Amino acid sequence: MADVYRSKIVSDELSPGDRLPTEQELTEEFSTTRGTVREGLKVLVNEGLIEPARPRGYFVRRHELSYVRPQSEWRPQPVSPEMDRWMEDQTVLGREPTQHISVEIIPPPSKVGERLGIAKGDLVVARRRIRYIDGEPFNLNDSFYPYDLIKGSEILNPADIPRGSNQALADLGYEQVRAIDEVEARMPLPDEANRLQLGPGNPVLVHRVTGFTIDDRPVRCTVNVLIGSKHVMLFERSKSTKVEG
Amino acid sequence: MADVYRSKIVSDELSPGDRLPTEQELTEEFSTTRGTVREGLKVLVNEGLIEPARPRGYFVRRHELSYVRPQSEWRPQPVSPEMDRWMEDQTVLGREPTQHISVEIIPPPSKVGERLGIAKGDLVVARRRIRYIDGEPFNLNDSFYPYDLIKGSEILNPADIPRGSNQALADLGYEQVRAIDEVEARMPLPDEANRLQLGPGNPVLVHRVTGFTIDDRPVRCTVNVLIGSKHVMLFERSKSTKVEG
DNA sequence: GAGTGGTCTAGACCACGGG
DNA sequence: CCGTGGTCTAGACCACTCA
Repeated sequence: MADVYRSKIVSDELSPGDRLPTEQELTEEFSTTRGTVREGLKVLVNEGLIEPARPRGYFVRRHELSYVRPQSEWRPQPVSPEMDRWMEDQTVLGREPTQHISVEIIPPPSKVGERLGIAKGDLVVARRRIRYIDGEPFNLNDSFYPYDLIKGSEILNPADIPRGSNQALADLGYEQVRAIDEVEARMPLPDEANRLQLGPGNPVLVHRVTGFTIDDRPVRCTVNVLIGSKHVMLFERSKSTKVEG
Repeated sequence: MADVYRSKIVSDELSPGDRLPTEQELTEEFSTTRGTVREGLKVLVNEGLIEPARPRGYFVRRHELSYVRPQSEWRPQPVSPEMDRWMEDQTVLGREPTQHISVEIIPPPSKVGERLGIAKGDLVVARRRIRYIDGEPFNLNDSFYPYDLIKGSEILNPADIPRGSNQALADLGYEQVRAIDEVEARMPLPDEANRLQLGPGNPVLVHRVTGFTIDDRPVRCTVNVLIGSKHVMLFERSKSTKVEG
């Protein structure tokens, strides 16, 4: 069952947005029982090919990708003609972004603690953002700072910082001059799945940025969790690029 | 059931490599039927938290991440002390890499066709590589070239090109001086899942590179498909970096 | 061979949401 | 309201692999 419909989908015989037959109908089509059909459907759901929309049935998934450019902070990059062609109407442009910010003071998640070099028992400030596009969760953006660094500063305030939190950090004497980016793909953790309202078959793209001051002290670790089916990270490089001075 | 064991896993009460009780035992523990237990287990499998290893039972998954640096071609980057600390024994170093190469001449996959600007009906050369570490599939590396560009060249030969295929392309008069990188996370396509031997709950990190000559002609499109649970892409940037001249 | 998970049958009742 | 998928029961037999 799964095989038949999987190939219908990958061969474009079924297009994104198309409805599959009901479980009833599939049960008859393959002269089997509903349980078996449901197993097959679950496979396709977990492969990210279809999604159930009760009580309307199963639908072939759409993938609306938005291009995001991670390095925009330090690298204003011109949009080249080729990129334009690919991006088409897939950009975030013209859609309504909103966000929700909250701030906590917590022991750091293990990976964050390692990157910031936090001693056991020490705390970090977690500045958590959920970003929405047209009201739908789009990505998570959690920034972590050593607590003693930003004690009493505006970064603890769960409101937007117009000039950017990196600038705010710089104003405290911790300007970041270098960053390490890590990118990985995985299934969302339970907490992430909740915040992003993700069902099965929806991996996330995790982009972790650690920022360092001129004396190589890590002062910020940002964890971006991007819904895989909605983001493409984009960057450009050229042979003439000079790196590390 | 899924909830109970999920939190045991995320709270480290169960560690990577630990065995779960058998379906039998879980059925008794939750006084339910095997079908119900199996549904719960399947959820955890698809969340990437556990994996079945018949007939030994279900095990909490291990994630052995190797750091890969996509820009290494043009950006020899020093390994900084912080990175060393994170990488620990997770590097590919010391493990045995092998690869299998095959070459086809085909109509381009749609995304590749767009990026290379291939006209309808025209063909591309697909140079496909599967890379293994210690005998296990590690990633896919498929490079596509417009067929008329490299007709008769050594790139068509399904063997390793010691000086690199980019150099071979340069020798044909198509040196690449600029590239666009796209990174996304998704579930593997059926074909990719086969080649990489991926079960459910295993997303991939797709890294697509399009290379351009000095007159901005796209001459190569490489699609790297990395097993999510085995790779972290790593890059560095510094504020002084000059980009685009 | 023994024990594991993989697949299947044939029912039942519940939960949700659109018309 | 009614049709959809979501959950559950209580069985059965098969397939694989390790010791």
